[in-house]
Amino acid sequence: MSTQPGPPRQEPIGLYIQRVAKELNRAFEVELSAVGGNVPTWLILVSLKSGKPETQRQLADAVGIRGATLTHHLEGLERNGLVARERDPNNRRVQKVALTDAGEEAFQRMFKTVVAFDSQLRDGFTDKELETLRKLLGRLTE
Amino acid sequence: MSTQPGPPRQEPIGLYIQRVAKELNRAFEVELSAVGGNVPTWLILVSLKSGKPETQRQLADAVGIRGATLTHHLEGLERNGLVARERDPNNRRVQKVALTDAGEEAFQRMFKTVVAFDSQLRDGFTDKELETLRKLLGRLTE
DNA sequence: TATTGTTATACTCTATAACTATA
DNA sequence: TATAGTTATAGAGTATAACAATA
Repeated sequence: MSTQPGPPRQEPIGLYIQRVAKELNRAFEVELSAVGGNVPTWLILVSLKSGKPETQRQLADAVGIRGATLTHHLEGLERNGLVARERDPNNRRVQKVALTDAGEEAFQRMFKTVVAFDSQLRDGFTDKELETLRKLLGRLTE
Repeated sequence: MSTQPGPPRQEPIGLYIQRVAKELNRAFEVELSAVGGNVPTWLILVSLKSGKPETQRQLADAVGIRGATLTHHLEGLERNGLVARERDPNNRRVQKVALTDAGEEAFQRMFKTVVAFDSQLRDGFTDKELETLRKLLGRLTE
C-alpha cells in the first residue's frame, strides 16, 4: 500500500462536530458549575419550565435519557430541594414533577449563565450565518 | 412577569449543537460496536496510525483526555491484544505504543465503518455546504 | 396486558492525587 | 527538580433488567 497523492484527507465531518461539541460542552459545564449547576440539571429544569412534559416518561424523552436515568437525576434534584414530586390523583401511576421556589431560583441563575454563554458564542456571527449553521446541522440528523 | 411577544426564543446554538452531536455520536457508537469497536478506541487507534504522537502524553493530548485516562484505555487495548507497549531505550520513562497485527485489523474494520458512516453523512450535501459548515463550526471555538 | 415509575446493579468515560522510575 | 507513566480511587452519566403499582 502506497501513500495517496492529492490533498490530505479531511477529518470526517461527524468527528469534527464531536470535537467542537466536546469543547463547547466542557466550557458550558464550567460556566454552569460556577452557579452550582450541571448539564443534566439544566436540561431537566428547562424542560420543566417549558411546561410541556406532563409525565416523567415525556420528560425523559425531552431530555433524551432513559426513565431510570431520569429517576436517578430527579432523586438528586429532590434531595437538593429543587423539585417536588407528587402523584397525579387522576392517574396515580404518574408523578407530577414541579419546580420548588429554590428550583426556580436555581433555574434563573442557570438561565442567566446560559444566555450569557450563548450570546458570547453568537458574537461575531451574523444572524444569517447562524441560520445557515442551524440549517446545515439540522440536515445532518434528518 | 408577562409572556414576551414576538417570535419564539430559539434554542441556544450551543445546546443545539450538543443535541445534534449527541444524536450523531449515538449512531456512530452503534456502527462502531457492530465491528467490535467504540469511540475512545477509535480515537486512540487513529491517532496511533497517524504516527504523530511519540509518547503517551502526546497521545493523550491528541485524543483530548488525561494521561491516567489514557493508561486506563491502553490497558484494555493491550488486554485485548490490539496494542503493545514497550519502553524506549533512549528514554526509559517513555512507553512506545504500537499497533499489533490484530490492532491493525481492528483499525481497518473500524476505518471502513467510519468512512461509510461519514460518506452517508455527507450524502445530500454539496462540497461547498460542508466547507461552510466546517468554517462556521471552526469559528465557534476560536 | 400495557403503562409509569423505581430499585438494584453495573458499565463507560472521565478525573485527581499520590506514587514510581527515570532524567 | 521535572517528566512520563501508573495505581488507587472516585464521581458523573448512562444503561438494562426485574419489579411494584396502577390502569
